[in-house]
Amino acid sequence: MPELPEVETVRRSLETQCVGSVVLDAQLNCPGLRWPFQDDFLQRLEGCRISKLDRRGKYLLVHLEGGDALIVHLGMSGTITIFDDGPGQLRPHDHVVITMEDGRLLIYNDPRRFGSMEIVSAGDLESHRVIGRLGPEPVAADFDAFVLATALQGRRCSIKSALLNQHVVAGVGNIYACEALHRARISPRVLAGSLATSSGKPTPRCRRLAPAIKSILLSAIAAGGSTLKDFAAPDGAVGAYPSSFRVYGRDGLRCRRSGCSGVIRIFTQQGRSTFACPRCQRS
DNA sequence: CCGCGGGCCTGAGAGC
DNA sequence: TGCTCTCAGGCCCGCG
Repeated sequence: MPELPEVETVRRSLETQCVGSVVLDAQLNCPGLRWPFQDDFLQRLEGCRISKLDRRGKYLLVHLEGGDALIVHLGMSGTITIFDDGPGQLRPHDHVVITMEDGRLLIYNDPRRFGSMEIVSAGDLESHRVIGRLGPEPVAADFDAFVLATALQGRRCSIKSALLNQHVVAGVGNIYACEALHRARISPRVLAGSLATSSGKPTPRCRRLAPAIKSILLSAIAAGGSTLKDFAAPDGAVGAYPSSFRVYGRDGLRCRRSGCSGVIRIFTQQGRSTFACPRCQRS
């Protein structure tokens, strides 16, 4: 579910509501998410004050005073919700329940359990087996056609697959890959390496794609992300970005590019649905 | 190293 | 109504 804009929406909400708060205790209601919880997970969490909220790609980084960081991934169906008062009745799949010193509850719910939580030393984040290998951050100020070209160089998969590869660009998922390729007028099927460089410079397509990725993601963040079914910010707000979709979920509908009379088509690439306009995304 | 296909889970919706 | 089937925003793993 959550791609970069949704995780950033969660990060901003938690930053406002939780920085400075202290974890009183935590409760685990299943053996693990994608992997079993660490043996010392609760001990390292309880009693810690939350000092900072960062994000890297689709990973939320919750910094704790004392030097640890909690790495959270929401998988396909994970949500974090803050409840102001009382325990009440837990819902199905409320796998991690954190009680703050002020009485608020921070609950991680994840029906499919594709998410993950891990506590590491903050100093080890850069060398972390996953975090340390992520590609460039597409909403960073220095992300441009040169950075993208370097990441795509030599890739022999389709550009759609390359964008979904977190080692190439961090944070792009199926929705925003489709949307960015449409905005840049690039066919999802073209060879990724073919739009890297030409005589040492980023190709014209690469020079369209890099800003397209960035502006799509920034617009989606500004809209609070995309709620398809179950995504919501910790305060319950849903994401408004789906009303801006130009291709995702629009199979059989008219292309929304002005002047284009194409019809959006759906097809499968590496087991994932791709939506594209065959008329304005021809090469 | 790279790319691909299967698997991991539950729930919603379509079709019968 | 209820059953079965397919599909979903992601990523890890083993294989070639």
